[in-house]
Parts: sequence; C-alpha cells; structure tokens
Amino acid sequence: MSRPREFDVDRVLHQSMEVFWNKGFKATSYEDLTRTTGVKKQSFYCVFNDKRTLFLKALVRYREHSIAILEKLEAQKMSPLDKLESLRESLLDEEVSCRGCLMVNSAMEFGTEDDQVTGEIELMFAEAEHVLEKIIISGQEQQLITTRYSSKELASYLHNAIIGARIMEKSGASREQIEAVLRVSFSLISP
Amino acid sequence: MSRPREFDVDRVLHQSMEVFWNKGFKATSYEDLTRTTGVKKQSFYCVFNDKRTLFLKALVRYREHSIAILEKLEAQKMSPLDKLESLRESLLDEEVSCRGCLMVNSAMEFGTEDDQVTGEIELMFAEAEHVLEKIIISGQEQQLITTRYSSKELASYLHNAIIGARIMEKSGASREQIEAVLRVSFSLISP
DNA sequence: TCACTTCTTGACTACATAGTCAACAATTTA
DNA sequence: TAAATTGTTGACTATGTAGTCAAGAAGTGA
Repeated sequence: MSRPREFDVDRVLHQSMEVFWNKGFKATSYEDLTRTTGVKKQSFYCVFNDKRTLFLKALVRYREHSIAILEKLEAQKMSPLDKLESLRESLLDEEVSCRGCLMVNSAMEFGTEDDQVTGEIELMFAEAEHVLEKIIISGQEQQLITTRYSSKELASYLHNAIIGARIMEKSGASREQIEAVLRVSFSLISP
Repeated sequence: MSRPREFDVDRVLHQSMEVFWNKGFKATSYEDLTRTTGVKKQSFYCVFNDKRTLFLKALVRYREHSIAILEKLEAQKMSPLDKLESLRESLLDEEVSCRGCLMVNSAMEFGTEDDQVTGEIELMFAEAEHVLEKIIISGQEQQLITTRYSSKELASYLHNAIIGARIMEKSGASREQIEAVLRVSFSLISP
C-alpha cells in the first residue's frame, strides 16, 4: 500500500559502494551520492539511516561480492597452482583501476576507531585468508606447495603480499613493478 | 631587527608532522595543530604558508628522518642478515604505536591526486628500497642471500612485505600475526 | 625615548556538508 | 472518490574549518 519507492535499493547500494570505493568515506558527500545515483539525500535517510550505516552496508556488499569471486575460483576444477596464478593475474588486471581495495582503503581511513568498521574489515580479511588456505592445503596435499610453513602461515603471507600490492597501486607504482613484486612473492610457495 | 619569533620553527614542524602522522592530512585542523604546538593559526601562515605546504614540509622531514635511521643501520659493522633481522625487529616495536607509516598513510589518503605529495612518497620509497638493496647486495656477495632474484627485485619484495605489515597494524592485527607474516616474508631471502 | 618592523591575536568571512523538517506528490484500499 | 500512507523534495539549521584582516604587542636600532 501507499506510494512505492521509485528507485531500486540494491542498485543504489551498489553505486554508493562504488563512490565510497573511489573517494573514501569522509570525502564522499551526499552531493556525490546524489550525482551518481540520482537519489536525493532525504531518500537515503529513509532507506539507509545515516551515512555511516550506508557505508557499513556498502562494506558488507563489497565483502560478499569479493569473497564470492574468490570462492568461485577456489571451486573450479583446476590445479591449486593455476588457481593462485589466476588470482595473481586478476590482481594485476584490477590494479589498473587505481582504486585499491575498499577494505584496505577503509582500514587506512578508520584505523581502529570504529568497532563495526574494524569488525567488517577483519571478517573480510579472515574470509579471504580462509579461501586462500583451502587452496594452499590442497596444493600441499599434492606436493605442489611447500610444507616448510603451515597452510595458515602461507595464507597470511600471501594475503599480506596482496595487500602490499594494493598499496603500491594507490601510490602510483607501474604495472611492471607490481608484477615483479607479486611474482617474487608468489614464488615462495613452491616446495 | 624587530620582534623575534617566539617559537622554534623546527620544533613546531616536528610536532606538526606527528599530528599529521596520527590523524592524516584532511582530518588535521589548525585547532589540532595549535593544541599540540601552542602556535596560533596566523603564525603558521606566516612561517609555512598554507596547510598543504606545511604538510609537504612534514613529509620531507619524515623521509629524511626515516632514511637517516635506515642508513645508520646499513652503515653498521654487522652481517647483512643481522641488519635485516634488526630491521624486522624494529618494525615490530614500531607497530605497537598503531600509527603506521606516514608515507603509506599519505599514499592512501592522496592516491595520485597531488603531484608533489606523490613525488615525495615515491622518493621515500625509492630511497628506502635503495638502502635495502645495498644490504642485500652485500649479503649476496657473501652468499648469505639468494641470487635467484636480483638485488632490486628482492629489495622491492621486502619493501612490499613491510608496507603490508604497516597496513595490518593499522587494521588492528596482533603483534603475533604481524610477526608471523614478517618471519615468513624475510625467510624468502635465504639462498 | 621614539620610530620602525615583525610577530601575535582574536574576530571575521566564506564555504562545505551532515542531518532535519514540513509541505507536497503518488499510490493503495475501502 | 476519498482517506490513509509512504516516498520525494527543497529549504533550513547547525557545525566545523581554511584562510584573511587589522589592531595591538614586543622587540631593534638610532
């Protein structure tokens, strides 16, 4: 009953996430959000409450989206090494965009000052490492990956290298530089 | 002649750098700067021009200070491996402060939107990698460090791992987690 | 002591932006 | 068609802050 909403909440949430990803939380104004989504400020308040709540919803969406992609990769019928190789290449493609990773960006912007934001970031990181670990475990079982370190250690290690690359990208490093670093980093896992 | 300045410019610059380091560029207000240094806004304008100019001076100071520490380490009479070990430990000590690295923080805050800021960051990174490379070269000469990769590649690799650790720190990772990642990362360099 | 110069201070301007409010529009159901 | 309900809109409030200005304070040198 009553007047129906004129916009698609899901579409607006997605576009808002893109704006936050490009500009960061504080630097994003309602004017930015309105320009991108066509939705006026008060409508945001009706649906998402305040800016921070909208941002948290955007983080959740980003995490679910990113982890889904990772899990799809993990579930594919291919060698663990090829999975990691594919991941490494996808990083290089994405790097071009120069936006970095929304979670890493947010970790830098918020530090540890907002418990819910920090929680969302830690969840994302934990889930990402968990998928990495699954790939590594199967690689270790097939003697394709070193067992000098535990699967957990290697997952954390790779994750850290990836995060570093995400920073290089934001500080203007060339594709070649990032490629070189990732190549060396990923080579550690061989037996 | 005329009235002498009441504050030490160098002291104020150093304290301003600390504020920027703690809060970031945009989030730092003149109120913050005045509270920390005791110097009023207009005096800042007299000596440092605007906020961005002050920030650039703070970046230069940070870079010079950080590189000086690194070079002091490099110049010491000890094994290259011990130098790297010492560096790794000093990272862990610093991590506690939770502030990350001012250059990394600034890279994230500014992206590539300010040429002078980007230039300062790239200079810092290049200088840091150069010192790392000097240590690595001498390690390779003494067969203490792998020659599977060039000294340049290894320097970039280590630098990237360190930057990653600086991010972990800001996103609330424990000392143990950071220690584990750095341990694995540094182990790659053995022959 | 006095003129001159530079520093210091607080008030002021201009602007951006998060969040609120109340009037109005559009739709459903009785 | 009319009442009820909910979405939409633009104007409004409150606040924070970068940067400016002019008056006055505190030194210096003749």
